[in-house]
Amino acid sequence: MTPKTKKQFEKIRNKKIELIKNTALKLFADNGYHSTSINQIAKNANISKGLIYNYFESKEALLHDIMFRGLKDFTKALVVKDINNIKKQEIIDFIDRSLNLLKTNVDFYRLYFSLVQQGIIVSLFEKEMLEIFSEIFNTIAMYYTQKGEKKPYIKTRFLIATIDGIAAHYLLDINNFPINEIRYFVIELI
Amino acid sequence: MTPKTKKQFEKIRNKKIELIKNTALKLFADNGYHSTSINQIAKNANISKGLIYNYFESKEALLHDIMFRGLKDFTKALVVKDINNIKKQEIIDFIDRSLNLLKTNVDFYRLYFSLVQQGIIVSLFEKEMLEIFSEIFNTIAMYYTQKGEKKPYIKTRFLIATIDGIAAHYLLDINNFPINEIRYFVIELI
Amino acid sequence: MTPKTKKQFEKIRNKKIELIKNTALKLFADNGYHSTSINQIAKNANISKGLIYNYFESKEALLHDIMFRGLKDFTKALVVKDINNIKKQEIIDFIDRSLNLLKTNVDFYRLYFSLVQQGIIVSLFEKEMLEIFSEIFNTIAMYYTQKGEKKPYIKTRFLIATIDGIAAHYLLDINNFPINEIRYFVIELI
Amino acid sequence: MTPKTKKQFEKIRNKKIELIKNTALKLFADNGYHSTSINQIAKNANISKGLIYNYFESKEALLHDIMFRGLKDFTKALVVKDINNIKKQEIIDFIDRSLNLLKTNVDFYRLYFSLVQQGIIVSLFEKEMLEIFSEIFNTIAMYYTQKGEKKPYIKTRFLIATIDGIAAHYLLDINNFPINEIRYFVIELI
DNA sequence: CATGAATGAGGTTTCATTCAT
DNA sequence: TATGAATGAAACCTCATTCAT
Repeated sequence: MTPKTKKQFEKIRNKKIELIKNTALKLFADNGYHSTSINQIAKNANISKGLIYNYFESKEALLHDIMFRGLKDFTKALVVKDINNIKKQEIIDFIDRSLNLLKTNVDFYRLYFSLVQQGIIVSLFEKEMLEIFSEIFNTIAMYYTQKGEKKPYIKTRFLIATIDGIAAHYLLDINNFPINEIRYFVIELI
Repeated sequence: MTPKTKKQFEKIRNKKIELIKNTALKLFADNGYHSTSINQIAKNANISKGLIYNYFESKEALLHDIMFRGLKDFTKALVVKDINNIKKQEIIDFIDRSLNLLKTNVDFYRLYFSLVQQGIIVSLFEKEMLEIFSEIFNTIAMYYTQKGEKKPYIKTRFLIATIDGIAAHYLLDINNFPINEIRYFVIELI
Repeated sequence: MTPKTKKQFEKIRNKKIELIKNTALKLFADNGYHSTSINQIAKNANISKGLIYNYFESKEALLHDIMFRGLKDFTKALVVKDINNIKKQEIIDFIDRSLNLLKTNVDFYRLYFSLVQQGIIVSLFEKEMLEIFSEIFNTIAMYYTQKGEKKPYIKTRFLIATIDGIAAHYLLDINNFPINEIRYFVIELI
Repeated sequence: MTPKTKKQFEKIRNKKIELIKNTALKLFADNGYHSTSINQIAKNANISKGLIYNYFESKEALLHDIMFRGLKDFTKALVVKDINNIKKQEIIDFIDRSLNLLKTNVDFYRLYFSLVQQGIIVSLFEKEMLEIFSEIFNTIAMYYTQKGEKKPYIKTRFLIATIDGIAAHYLLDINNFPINEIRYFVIELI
């Protein structure tokens, strides 16, 4: 006879929010954001259409929340102890953490790349994206500078583009792409 | 009052087909395939919706034709005289032709990359894509083999992924991306 | 730890009912009946959606109760001591009480007028409306008859329409409408 | 084999636009704007939902067009030859034209009054409404001034409120409301 | 060859109402 | 008494496609 406690409600809420996000992520990644309907998400999650709108203001807000969670993880990939003395191993660790995130969040990164190419990511996360990537970019460029690289900024752009290319190809052919062996070629660039 | 000859008719046809394809390509690249309506294409091309359906069976068929044209160009990028003795310069030429195509067909490649990530390209061109890319892939792998590279297939995958990464980043930041300087880093991989 | 008495329970009930009605009235008046959701009412009243349904069968029932309360007040506006000898002052008092109700129940009358024009009032209160207004109408017509007015029924319709028009205009421009000065013009009609 | 001419298309367009507007006006007036769905309009007009959106950007745009047409008619109701010497007959003519418009455009004015009370009209036609009514208001006030009325602005407000009240009551009871006889009471106010 | 009116399935979103606790 | 998660019908709107001319 007593009403549900706040904690009980919160538990239900969080569970459902996760369910919706995960279901949507899978479908967005598989079929594309625009080709996935709210109806499909609801059916795959075994809930009603309306419930999705209890937890997310709109389809775009749902996408936003999904992407935000994934991007937050990525910000922790590059860790540098002394900015004035960046170690090679720290950059290698960044690469390895990135590849690890990639391997363990395949759906997220498939969605990510498809959104980037459509310009959707930028429109959703203009500020956040700039912050995350400019920090990573600047740190790597600084590393190359410290190492005596002649064109550190260009080399940095090259490195990041290369990593992205590898990630994209991995996602297109997960079972066959020799990502672990290709890693060595990337390490050589550092 | 003389009736138009068959040739004249065909000329008109081809002109309109080109107009439609070019207009659609621009819009698809700018706004995404799903977010571009037939109506928008018609309005931008200053023709009627119906006319598009005179020349193309469906929106997807239009996309198919646009992509096919672009892909055909790409098949000519890699030219090898003697398959048993591939010259370094021939691979360099391939890179340069690819980058050139990229720079002169920005809209096409923007569309291409956005479709690839959504799995649309594969569903449209399963066979063609395989043919084109397996030929390029095999030729480069053969080059690396001839050069004595230990893991020619993996190195090939690495090279192609790198080029794709560079292309993708170039398209995201055309005005600032230092593609000509980055080219040197790619050449070094050959 | 003593259980609440019945009276206490009823007090809580009535308090909540008033809270819901008042909140709903404000929102209905401000944004329209159809544009106000149960959710909004709940949030504005700091209660849950479910509670509203504890006290009111439906959104329409809630509207009904709100309107009924307001209409009941209005029935007491016209008081006549001797139906065979209606005093001018009694009609003036009716006007003044009406204007007073209007000024002190702005939200109610705004809602009332918006519902009347949409035919909603009639469908909710067919019988009640007829009773209330036919009594007022007949009394005023009788006053005009006693006064020797040639067309008492038409004059009555004219008077009531005029009052309604003034009320409506007052509600549309509460701060500027010179209702006290316009009152004199109305009194002249009696 | 020849395509339809522009004129033919325009004829079809205009016919359908009228059909849609008239159907919508009837339904909006009968059931209220919010309670009338695009679906209902389509069914009543024997056309598809989609067609409505060929001609009107949104439901609100449809409403806007309907109201605009009706308001335009009203602007011609008050005609004054010499602003410095307004004739009583000119004001009477205004009243008569207004009542005439009312009688011949019952649906429009029913909709109009219901929208006014919900504040919708103002949000759609802020500027237009102000122009139309301030001109009428000022002209009548000027007439009363010329006539030596002590409080011309208040009297004007009274007159207009009265007319509106009469219009509203007429619309609520078209068959019985003695509008022609009540007209005389209005004329007396001039 | 060319037009744009017309359709209708399906998309996103809203919301009154129910119900387990 | 009180909560808010959950539902699903129905709202507005989009758009690929068809078709009469």
